[in-house]
Amino acid sequence: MITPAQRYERFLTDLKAAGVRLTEQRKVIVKVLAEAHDHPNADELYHRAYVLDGSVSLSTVYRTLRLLEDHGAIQRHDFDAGRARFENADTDHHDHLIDVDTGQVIEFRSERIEKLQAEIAAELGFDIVRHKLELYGRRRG
Amino acid sequence: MITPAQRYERFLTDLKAAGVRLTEQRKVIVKVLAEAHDHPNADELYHRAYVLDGSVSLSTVYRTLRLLEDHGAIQRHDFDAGRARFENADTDHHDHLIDVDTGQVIEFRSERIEKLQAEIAAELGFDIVRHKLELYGRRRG
DNA sequence: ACCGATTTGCGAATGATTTGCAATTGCGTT
DNA sequence: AACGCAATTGCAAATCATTCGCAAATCGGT
Ligand SMILES: [Mn+2]
Ligand SMILES: [Mn+2]
Ligand SMILES: [Zn+2]
Ligand SMILES: [Zn+2]
Repeated sequence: MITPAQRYERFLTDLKAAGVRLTEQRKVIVKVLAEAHDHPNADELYHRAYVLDGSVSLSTVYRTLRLLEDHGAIQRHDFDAGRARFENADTDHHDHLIDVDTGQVIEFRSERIEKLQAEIAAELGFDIVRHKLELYGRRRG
Repeated sequence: MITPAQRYERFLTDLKAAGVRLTEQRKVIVKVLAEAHDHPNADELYHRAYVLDGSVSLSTVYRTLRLLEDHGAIQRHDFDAGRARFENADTDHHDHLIDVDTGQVIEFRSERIEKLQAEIAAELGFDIVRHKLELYGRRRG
């Protein structure tokens, strides 16, 4: 079980190893990402970071998100078109179930589905590079 | 095997039945959608419609797309973030495999994957309202 | 502490989509 | 077939998320 603090340290270590300059703003944004348990968008990340350090701007949040994505440190999602959502990429691959009533995002992983996807692609003569599986559902009740 | 002409007629019939005013522009846009074999975006639809009738504007294309989507006549996809793509909704449900090198969109359907998704949602206490499955792959060779 | 390359905040630019408004048009009614 | 008015249109301006230009600030190796 990795803690947010450990995740934060790993973020910084990896970035430093990659020769990325560790500015105050980047450290704050990375900390916010390391502590996020949800799938925040750029604006939400900006607000959380701004509380910790008023010198963070929305532009830098966007630039840092792009940087981290390019380094494979975070992953970008487009659940609802219009606003991208982010999460750190150090966890195992998983897909998402979105509660259409509350917007809550639930993570899951199915080996069978992962395998089936590869089989389908193979039948069509393709190798999967990446995939997107999102279930939009309503709580039973 | 439904023909584009038949699809076009059905579009018009359904819209008329729903009390939608059949303007020249809407008829042209609907015709273009009925004849599309790919997954065009708003701008592509606009150009194809404009050739048939120079009185069609991009605004009306957008307004008509929204109208048709609200009526369940077409479906919107967000393969690449930024530009929505559309296809008529009278065909059976299917998912998409996108060739990352060419952008080509290949349709497929897997009963097993459809069923697995429902099972996973059920395990989590949900009923699926809709889902999005996109495979991004590279041709084997 | 120094210094140059990198990064930042700001505001302006972007690109897709939406919207306000005056002019046009579909279509039910004479 | 002409009438009348609410719905629809084209155009330009507005939106919204994201990117970009640039001068000022800062990181990090020396
Ligand atoms: Mn997740
Ligand atoms: Mn399709
Ligand atoms: Zn998956
Ligand atoms: Zn499906």
